[in-house]
Amino acid sequence: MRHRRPTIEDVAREAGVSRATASRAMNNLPGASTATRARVARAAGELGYRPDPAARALASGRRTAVDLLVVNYDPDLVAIGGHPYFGRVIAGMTTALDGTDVHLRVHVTPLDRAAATVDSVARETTVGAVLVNVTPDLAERFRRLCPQVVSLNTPAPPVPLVASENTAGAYTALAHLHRIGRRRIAAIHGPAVNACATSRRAGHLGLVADAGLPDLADRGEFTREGGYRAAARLLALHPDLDGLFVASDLMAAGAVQALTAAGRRIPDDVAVVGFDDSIAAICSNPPLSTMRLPVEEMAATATRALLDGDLAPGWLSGFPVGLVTRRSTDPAAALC
Amino acid sequence: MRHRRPTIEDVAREAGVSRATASRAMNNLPGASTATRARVARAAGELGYRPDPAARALASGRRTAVDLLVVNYDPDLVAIGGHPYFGRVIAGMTTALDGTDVHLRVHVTPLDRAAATVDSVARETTVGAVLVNVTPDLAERFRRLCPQVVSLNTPAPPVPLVASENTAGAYTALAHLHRIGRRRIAAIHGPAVNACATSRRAGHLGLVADAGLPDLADRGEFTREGGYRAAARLLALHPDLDGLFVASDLMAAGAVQALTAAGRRIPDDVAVVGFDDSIAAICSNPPLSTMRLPVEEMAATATRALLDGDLAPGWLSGFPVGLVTRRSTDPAAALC
DNA sequence: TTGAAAGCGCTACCAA
DNA sequence: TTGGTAGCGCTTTCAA
Repeated sequence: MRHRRPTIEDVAREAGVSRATASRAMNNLPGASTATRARVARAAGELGYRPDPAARALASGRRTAVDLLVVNYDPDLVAIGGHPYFGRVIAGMTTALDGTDVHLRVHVTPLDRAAATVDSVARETTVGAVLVNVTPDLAERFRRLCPQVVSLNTPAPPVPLVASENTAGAYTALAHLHRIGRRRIAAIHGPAVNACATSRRAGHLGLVADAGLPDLADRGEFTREGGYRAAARLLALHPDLDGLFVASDLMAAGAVQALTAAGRRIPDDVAVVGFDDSIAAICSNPPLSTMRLPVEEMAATATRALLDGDLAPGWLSGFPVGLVTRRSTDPAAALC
Repeated sequence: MRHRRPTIEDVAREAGVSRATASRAMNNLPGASTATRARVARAAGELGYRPDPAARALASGRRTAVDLLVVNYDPDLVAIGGHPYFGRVIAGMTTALDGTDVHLRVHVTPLDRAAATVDSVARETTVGAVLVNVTPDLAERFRRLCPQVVSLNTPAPPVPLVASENTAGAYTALAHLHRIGRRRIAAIHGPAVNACATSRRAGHLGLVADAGLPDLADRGEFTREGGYRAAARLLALHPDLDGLFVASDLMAAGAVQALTAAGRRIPDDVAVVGFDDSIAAICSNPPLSTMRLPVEEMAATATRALLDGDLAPGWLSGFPVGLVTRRSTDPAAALC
């Protein structure tokens, strides 16, 4: 027969103490003699006692979960699995949660069921939630149900936001290409509907204006294929291209493949700068110079804000992005 | 002043019904008139009522969380963020959880605190846990505390296991190189302590024996740098190398960089096969032929086993890995 | 240092 | 279709 899972009552009985004492002993709170603690610990061990988290949370009033909600736009792409940000967001969040007894819950939802997921997560969250890839309207919907929420890199005023300085970052990337002497610089941007893409595009236009360069640009989804195709098109239109800014490393990896396939040497013929400093940047060949997006730090900041509970509508935290130089713009850069 | 968070009691009062009726109405259980449901819903909306998950779990007895526990070996590497498996594991688990009301909790721990984390997760888990990168002794420790547990790709008998057929996969990869005419084939393996690495090494030795090839091999950590350095060493020792099997895509991307830096054309001079079919494979230049590891399916299977509760000591589920051919072995492969 | 007992907020049973 | 109420397993006063 299957035994009922042991409760603290069982432990207390086995140890010959009261429930209260057993609780104190196991949570090493003051008010239990050393001998008692030992007896309780032994009893718990023998019975294989595991406290019920729900009962504990209910009785203590401690809230113990931060939620991460990610909208997965392209199920075919297994976007989450392939998404270079995703793991970094979790790494940052777990860092911030380290040492607390707060857990991280992860929710992934396809776009067509995002509204329902927003509702259920907002209802069930305790400490609060971090939103990734959630559209502004849904983010606001979440905030109305539960104000303890932060959007990561997707502005959705007045939803609290942690964002990288994409416009400045793109400007820096292009200025780098300009500084190393490139004058026929093109850009590959992300989808027009994406806020990050739009900001990076603005940075590009900024340098185009300041340096008096032609505005050579194409677009792609934030995928390798998108980058490959856009690079191929740009090359066909502007064969004398000598610099390329690509608004994501994944696209940049594709662009590098297209450039190589077209016989261009990198960086000698065309210098390339990506964006994100994701795993795609170091797996590319040559490795990509890129703008480092401090995803872990951003996610940690968002999480800490939730833990501190100091989020108000309009709350904002911006992060600078810095240039990382590798072989795709610097022939002298070390490969290892 | 701050109001106390509204409880179901408040909703019931506001709607002029009993707590029981309010509960039935909001959980759309039978036994509440349409009119009552509407009144309750309105009251809940007005008060901004969000049910307390802990109280609900305690009262209903429903257990609602699956845990994912990952040991992060190299904090400097931000291994989780850069770990190509990690996102895919989560993608697979969320797929399996889709449609249930079970949540996914994620725990990441450095190796030096892994034991403590194992204890706390095992104590708090409800449905069960999936273990990634957890050493056999710790996995077994977990199982003794909580038998509802599956190890992913790390054998730790008698802990239930979901694993890929690494030995067969490596053999297939090497057979592919042999079939396309390569005879000076070398291998780059992972760390000797890693079970996957050991199995893949066995596959390599299998083909070496069957095809009568020399056993050319080196090792590296499962990192880009490890692959780069190992390839450079192999090239120095065996300049006539014409095929290379690399036990992970991340290492393979590094190896490709080293080969290119040494002036070798891929695949013309050296054909390369990686392992995993991770994002590293498609970001490499040229893109890598590789053994597809069905991480999502494996994670989903592990999760379903937990949900079904049919795990017994020694439980095992094996997954075949299949060859994916790309430009690093096939000059005719499409790039886009 | 200990025990008794009052809840935590909710669900689910039973009776009306 | 409703309301009353007994718990779920634990923490945390308050007294002893």
